[in-house]
Amino acid sequence: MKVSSPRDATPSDASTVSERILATAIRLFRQRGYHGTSVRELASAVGLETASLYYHYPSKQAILFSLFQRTMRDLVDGIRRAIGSGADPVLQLTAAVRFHVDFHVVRQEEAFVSHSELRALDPAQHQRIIEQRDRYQEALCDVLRAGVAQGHFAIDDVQVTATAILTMCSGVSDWFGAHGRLTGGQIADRYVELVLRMVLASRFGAVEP
Amino acid sequence: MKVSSPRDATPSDASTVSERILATAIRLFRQRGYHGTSVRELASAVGLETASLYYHYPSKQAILFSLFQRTMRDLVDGIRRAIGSGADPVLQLTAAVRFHVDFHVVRQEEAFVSHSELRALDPAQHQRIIEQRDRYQEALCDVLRAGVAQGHFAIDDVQVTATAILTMCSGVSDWFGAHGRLTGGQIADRYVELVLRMVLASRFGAVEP
DNA sequence: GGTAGCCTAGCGATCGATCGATAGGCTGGT
DNA sequence: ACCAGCCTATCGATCGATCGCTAGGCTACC
Repeated sequence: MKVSSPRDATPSDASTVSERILATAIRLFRQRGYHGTSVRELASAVGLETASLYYHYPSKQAILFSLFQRTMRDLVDGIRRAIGSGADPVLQLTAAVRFHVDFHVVRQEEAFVSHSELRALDPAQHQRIIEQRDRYQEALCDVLRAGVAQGHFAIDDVQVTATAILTMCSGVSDWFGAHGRLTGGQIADRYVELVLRMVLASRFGAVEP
Repeated sequence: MKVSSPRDATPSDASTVSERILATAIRLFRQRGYHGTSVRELASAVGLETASLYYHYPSKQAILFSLFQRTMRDLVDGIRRAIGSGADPVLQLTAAVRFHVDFHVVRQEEAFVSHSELRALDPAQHQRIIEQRDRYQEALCDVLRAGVAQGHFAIDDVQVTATAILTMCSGVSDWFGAHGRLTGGQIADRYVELVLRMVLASRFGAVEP
């Protein structure tokens, strides 16, 4: 037997070959895009021959979808946990924005790919990912609506505001690290501030995190 | 002699073949991406044979760059005109945001492509486009700084705020038309409101456009 | 001795790009 | 009035390279 506990179902420990393929695919798809990356490039970057990729994944498309699924699962799980941790809509929104920004900093490359390569997914798989994304956004809408109902937020259009917030925060994965001036935590602080200004009915009490 | 006035230098009137190629490229690049679109598909969609494309453009890459140049030129021109039309930073920011959102609604497809296919540009051309994009953002930063100096705006970090604003508004080209609930003008109104809330030192006087 | 994991070799299809040819139009010389 | 000469805009055919993918064999470990 090995060093640690068994852990039957999914290993998920660290660098299995499948995971190294996925991690490398994220890096290459980020740089060159899905259609701009060949399976030869991917295999070579992993340290395998082309044919060996097909032992681990049935197709190039399956690699892309696998990448999307993992990212979307962690996003949906994360925002639900963030929202669940808050006692009122203001704290829930704060936690949600902080999670969202943090995710797009820490897992920058896969977050970027999961946005930019949506159209490269097969229609059926595209549909499944869109549904998860909609659930994600709906979770944020719920918080905004609750905040409006309790008088904390003043929002003209919850849908548009939620879209605007998520778009703004997701954009962090486009540029973070380009200037390197701020840490992920500092970025998150500033974005929380901006979002609260957008929605709070009263400004007071919003400035300090 | 012909019907109308001469107009020597550039025709620029309407659908020359080059312009039809560009317009079709925008549509296809938007749908499938640059690397996901073959020159055969593009030529076929225009109504030409593959070889005929190469009479009008020296390469597939040149079509992409041509598309970027036109979009970025109109963006930079537009925001400068918008800012020039405002008497104070609040009006300047309002005009700039309205222009930016309107552009990403009216010229949705090329705005989308000009963001998503940046990495498909050759390094030298990529550099030129990035410089224009930086000038664009810098124009917005100037307005924000002026507004802070005159006491209209309260902004922690002008760079981050400018990036957040532009990212948020550019996102309109991702989703506008998907639900069809609102017109472009209504979207612009709501985004102006959100942006002003983000930056105004005092909320009063910001609600009405 | 079975099988997990990787390899070599190569498949048919498609890629971006180029070739020579051609139809039609305009211009200037005779 | 005619035509030589050139230009514009397109075509069918094809180039070498690369694409995603697979068949089948080798090796090392259970």
